[in-house]
Amino acid sequence: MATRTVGDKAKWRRRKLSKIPDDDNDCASLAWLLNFRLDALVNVTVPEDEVRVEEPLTVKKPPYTYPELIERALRERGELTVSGIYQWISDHFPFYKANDERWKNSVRHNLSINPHFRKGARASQGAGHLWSLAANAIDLLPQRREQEKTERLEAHIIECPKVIVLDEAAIAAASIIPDQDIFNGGAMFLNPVSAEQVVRECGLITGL
DNA sequence: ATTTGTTTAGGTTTCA
DNA sequence: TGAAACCTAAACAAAT
Repeated sequence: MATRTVGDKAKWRRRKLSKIPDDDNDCASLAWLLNFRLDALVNVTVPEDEVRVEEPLTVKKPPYTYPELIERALRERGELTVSGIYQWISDHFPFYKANDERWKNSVRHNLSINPHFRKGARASQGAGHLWSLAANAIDLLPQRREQEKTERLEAHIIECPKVIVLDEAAIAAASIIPDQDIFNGGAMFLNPVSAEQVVRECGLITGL
């Protein structure tokens, strides 16, 4: 298969390491708070020409690999031609547009190289064969469901500290500006959740 | 000419 | 850090 030189790997690693985290987007850091002025956020009107026009919503790529997509199609339909698989995927996932040849190439590539899929008889019309799941194929989807369950669990654990960080930010900001009633000032930036609410939503009392 | 199927090559991400 | 999995692109041949 693909060969990769030591130089290539070093090049890739350098590029990967060069991605220094953006402090502005680092929720775990409170460094920004040192320069934070809450009063600057209150009663501020944004000029018309500075109002950002939202980008149209883009269809996100489904969290499935190509083998998983193909398996879903074949499990649902039993046997499909290549064009039938294309059709099923683009019907179920708008991300994969019918007029885009790139992902179709990847689908064909996966059908060819993955022993999970079996090439059957010739299609009754048109070129190509009927594809189905191999008799001894492992069901990829339960693996995916298990993985998603784990990811949800981890996401839940990871998301909670963000809520706490926001609350800590509110406390920290209040300590910086003691005369400012931040919870009644109308500022939407801070999230005035109670400690009980945070604990409840994080499942720290009731469990997961 | 177009679609299908195979193969090769290399980039990218994830995980142990 | 390396290996493996995954993704993407492309070349090419066979079938229709």
